[in-house]
Amino acid sequence: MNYWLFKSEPSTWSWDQQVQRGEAGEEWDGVRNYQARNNMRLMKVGDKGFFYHSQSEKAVVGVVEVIAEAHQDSTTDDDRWDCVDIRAVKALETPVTLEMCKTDPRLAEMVLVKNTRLSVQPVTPEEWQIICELGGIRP
DNA sequence: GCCAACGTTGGC
DNA sequence: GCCAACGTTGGC
Repeated sequence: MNYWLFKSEPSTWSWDQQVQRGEAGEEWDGVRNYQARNNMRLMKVGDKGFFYHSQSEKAVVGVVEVIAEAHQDSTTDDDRWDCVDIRAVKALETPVTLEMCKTDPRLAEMVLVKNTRLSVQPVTPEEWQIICELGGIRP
């Protein structure tokens, strides 16, 4: 199983909205970046991801699970753009802020820290473990 | 609100 | 195929 991180502006699509979708989950649509899309194409059902709020909050706030592999993004007819479906699994007890990630030397190599603009990115098993610990949940 | 970093587009 | 111009993202 692989781990990922999904970035969203809370004003566009928030963790609360994701939670309200429940088991049905939601398309991760609107991605118009090849690297991000390629990452989604690599995802398998059952892969886990972090849900990250950009802009004002700048923190990992929840855990999601991939429930459908890459398919056409329904918000465009352009067949270059795919997206996966994800559902909320659980919230972190404590949000893990970008600042915490930057401060922790074990997370210094995270894509979140190194490539701030990539909206869908891979997370290593080690990073997954550490952020779960910092967030107060079981991995 | 500004600006740095980065990705994309289009002219040559 | 290169590179300048431009647009967008996201942290500060």
